[in-house]
Amino acid sequence: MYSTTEENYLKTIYKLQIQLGTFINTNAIADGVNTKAASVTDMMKKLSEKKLLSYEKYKGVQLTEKGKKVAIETLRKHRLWETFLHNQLGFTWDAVHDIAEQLEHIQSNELVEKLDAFLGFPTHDPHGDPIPGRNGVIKESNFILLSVLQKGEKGIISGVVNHSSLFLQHLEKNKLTLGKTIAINEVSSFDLSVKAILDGKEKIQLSNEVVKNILIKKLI
Amino acid sequence: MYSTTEENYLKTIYKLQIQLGTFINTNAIADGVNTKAASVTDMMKKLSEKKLLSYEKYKGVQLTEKGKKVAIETLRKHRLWETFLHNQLGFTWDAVHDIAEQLEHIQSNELVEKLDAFLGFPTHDPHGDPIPGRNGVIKESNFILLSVLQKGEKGIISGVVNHSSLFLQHLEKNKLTLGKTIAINEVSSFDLSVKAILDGKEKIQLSNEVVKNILIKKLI
DNA sequence: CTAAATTTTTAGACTAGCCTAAAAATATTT
DNA sequence: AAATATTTTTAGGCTAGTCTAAAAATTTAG
Repeated sequence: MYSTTEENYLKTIYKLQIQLGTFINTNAIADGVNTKAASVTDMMKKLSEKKLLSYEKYKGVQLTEKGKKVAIETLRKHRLWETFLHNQLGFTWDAVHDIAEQLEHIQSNELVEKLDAFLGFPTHDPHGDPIPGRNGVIKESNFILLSVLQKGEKGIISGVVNHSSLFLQHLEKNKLTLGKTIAINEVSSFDLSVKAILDGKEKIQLSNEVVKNILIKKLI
Repeated sequence: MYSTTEENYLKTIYKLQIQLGTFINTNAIADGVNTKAASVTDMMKKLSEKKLLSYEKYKGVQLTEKGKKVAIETLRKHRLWETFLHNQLGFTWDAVHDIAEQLEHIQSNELVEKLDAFLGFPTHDPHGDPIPGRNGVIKESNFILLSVLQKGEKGIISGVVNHSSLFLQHLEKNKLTLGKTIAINEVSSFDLSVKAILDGKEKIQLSNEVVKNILIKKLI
């Protein structure tokens, strides 16, 4: 139906729209799809003609319902494939993204639905990001930043803010993986670093840079 | 490394080389990749420059070792994905081909190896075709045509000659799937149709058109 | 509120892959 | 062996997607 390139533009614009609000400017898109502003302008005209977004010269773009639907479907496929790669094939947290980036463009509705069922209808991918349902609904999670936890509180690692390989590899190396429990022992008032207990046993120390990029489900 | 299009050309030429022998002519390739002869000539020049095949004007082409390697790798990926789609996701025999045609071009060696392990290192795909090993070796199977079986002999369904959806759907509908046992009761000397017993219980009747397109492993 | 800086768009050109129509080479008939 | 038919190649052109450089619009600064 839509080319790999078109899907990538739509997905990128969708993500920017969530991050930044309404109108998305050319440079931000160029950055997101790794191309030049001139190429973006060309593509905006094309996608606009296809009614996937509304585009006004020099004003920026906004996805139409139709465009949003395609974007969310692509995001759904991406996150289902990430889940497959991590949960079934045993890829590490940081390795799944690049491969899912390719797999998300495979065309077959039947494949998506069968994959979803095979994985047990997961609600979140290996980075804790919510997986849109077949209907396109995204159940936003109530995860909070680990950095807002106070001394004595605890939570379950449920996602990340920073998705870079570097950060994900750091977490993996320190066994800070999805589902682990973290209990805060002490927050340094000097550098905001945190002393904590991982899974009830191991003493760990986390920099503020780390704790402000981990999402947790708070335990009461 | 190589584009989807290049991989498709190489895979097609490889298959033709097995079927027809050495030099493959332009029209046969055009037919295989669903394009026109003029486009094939263009691509042959390109692949020849990349040392993936040797091409002599008006004489036809032949894969180099390098080209053969790429072709076999693509075939390996195709058949592994077909196995995944059938065995894990429950796609029917005839539905797997088109999707595998897309999946075979996903680039990631790690993915291929992990998929192979996940599937338990299968030796044959859902159509009974052998899956090339990581080393590129294809273990040719000793399957024989069901049509050569005599009255009183039996075998296990292990593959097909005709890969068309129409034929595969016909088999599926008649429960003639991989692994089933067929015992020959009688071969008509009029139309070469066959009366047989399926899996030791069900009486079936098969036309010659069907039996000469089914591969079996003969039981003694 | 004008001048400078930035962003965006236009213009023109490139590559991969494909096409049609015509020309050239090869194969087949008579 | 000449005539005809078939196959293959060349020539020129198309689309999707990209790029650079220059022009136009918008935003920011003084």
